[in-house]
Amino acid sequence: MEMSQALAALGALAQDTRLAVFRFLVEAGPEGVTVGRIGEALDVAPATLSFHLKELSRAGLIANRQQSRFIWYSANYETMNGLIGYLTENCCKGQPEVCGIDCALQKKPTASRGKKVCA
Amino acid sequence: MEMSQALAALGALAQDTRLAVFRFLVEAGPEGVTVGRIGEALDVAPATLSFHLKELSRAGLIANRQQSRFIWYSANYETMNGLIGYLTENCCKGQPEVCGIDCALQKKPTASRGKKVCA
DNA sequence: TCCATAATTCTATATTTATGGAAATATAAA
DNA sequence: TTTATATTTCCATAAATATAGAATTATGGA
Repeated sequence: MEMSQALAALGALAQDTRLAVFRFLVEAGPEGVTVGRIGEALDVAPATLSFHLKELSRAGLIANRQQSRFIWYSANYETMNGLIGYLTENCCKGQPEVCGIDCALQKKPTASRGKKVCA
Repeated sequence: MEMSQALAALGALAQDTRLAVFRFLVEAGPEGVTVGRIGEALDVAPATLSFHLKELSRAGLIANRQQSRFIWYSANYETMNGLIGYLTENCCKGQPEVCGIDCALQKKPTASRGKKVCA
């Protein structure tokens, strides 16, 4: 992941409504949830929710598909994993003896950087 | 991790200078780096760097210790892992068959929530 | 076609955040 | 004690972001 995308993702998640929406979608699974149901579940006004969904989309953290009158939003797990990899990249210089066993998995230039948490 | 702390951490990381500082410290390891060396390495003015270090500290993402005239800042790996766990919590309802094998490790109420990436 | 519903865009206002020069504080060496 | 270095705080300005009412677009049912 590039810094600009990581920044966009972090900025998108650094807001209470958006963080709640993202976690709600992460938990909901690949099928996703309609805008109406999200707003209902989290008690957010339509215009406000739309604004935040747009922000999460722009950051690549969520995706959507239209089905009839409804728009289903779902989490983009690939971006989530990319962000985690970006944050932990080269952790402790990849010296597991320094900071813990899992660090060995965090070295930089592997095929897909960082640890994969969820496909 | 509580939402308020996750929000603070995400907000702290959602800024280019701070993200660069944090990653620099993650890579530097537990010993840390002095303010002067950070500013030099990343080319940030003292007042600006101080402002950002304060922000990262407030979020619990970094810690510091004073040694003589120097202040050494280091990454707080526990907060980093806590944040990752918070983001991936209950991923896909913990159904690995839905989104990938590692999801099984992301169920909610374990002793220390989420996956530990680096101690 | 007409109407109801789903969702987004527009707009104005309020709030938060970033920047860096100048001044202040703190530690240590001369 | 004087001086130099390390870091922070203060301050004003500039820029980005959040909120929600009202208007708009789009889809499907009557």
